[in-house]
Amino acid sequence: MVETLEPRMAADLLKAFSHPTRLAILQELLAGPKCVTDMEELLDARQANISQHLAVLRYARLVDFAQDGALRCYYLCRPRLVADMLALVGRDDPVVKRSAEEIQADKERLAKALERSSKKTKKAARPRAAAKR
Amino acid sequence: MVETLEPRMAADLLKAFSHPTRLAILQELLAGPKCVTDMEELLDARQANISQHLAVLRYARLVDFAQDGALRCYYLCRPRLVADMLALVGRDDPVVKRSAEEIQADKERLAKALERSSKKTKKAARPRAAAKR
DNA sequence: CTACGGTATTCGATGAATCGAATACTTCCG
DNA sequence: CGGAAGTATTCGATTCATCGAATACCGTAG
Repeated sequence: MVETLEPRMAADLLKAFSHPTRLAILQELLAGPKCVTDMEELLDARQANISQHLAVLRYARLVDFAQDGALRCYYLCRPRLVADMLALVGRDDPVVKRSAEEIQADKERLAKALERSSKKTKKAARPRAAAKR
Repeated sequence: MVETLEPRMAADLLKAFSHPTRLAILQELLAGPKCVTDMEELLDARQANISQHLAVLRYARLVDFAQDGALRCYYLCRPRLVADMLALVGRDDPVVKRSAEEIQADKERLAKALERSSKKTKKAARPRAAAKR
């Protein structure tokens, strides 16, 4: 089962991704390491702002840097994660539209499965949402 | 090339995911359609709040509902996207740590590749960040 | 029609995110 | 040492997100 998702941490990670400038930064870094001034030209944003976003990404452990003399070369420290995330949000999945009947069938399937797997688990079952029409 | 990412839209999509309660809702819906009161028990949140989060998810085209009498059965309208996203934020990728030398080598590789592919593209090349030590 | 269960929306308060401006810090060079 | 280039941090203002409370809405049962 996939029960192990910790919503707090996962949401924090996602928040780090959830900004246009940060996405653009990650996309640039996917091509290779860059320093802040490089990005300043590629994206149009002020240096301070980029540094701020990099701080967020660093805190989320998405990027890290290596000091190279006076400048800092940033790179992705979880490149697979970033690549997969960018691919995921870039692709467009078909949107499914389901009828009330399909949903109903689904709910019943689910209800049955739950009841089957509940050998005295937790509280009593709560009967709800019976089929109508 | 993966040049086609629209950061604004992608960030909006990610923002819809970026909340613990919404992640929990999506996780629940992955198991099957549910109505608001079902969720009210599963997550601990007030009804109004869940409705608010559902509105966000609806706006992001992540969920939709089918009216079933007095109640609304919510379901994922892009189940693959949601499943992949939850899997992605759930898994933990190894964090890579790179030395200054590796980064430097990478930058040079990239610089060379860029220069090779730029047949008079854009502005003049700007020499930057030469190797030191 | 009225009442009620289930759900949505509006409102106001509080806290978080974002940005530019200013400034501090660090490393190299002369 | 002093200055410059590159980058980070702090600050204050503004916008955005989130939540509970209250209330509106809607479909069904009486």
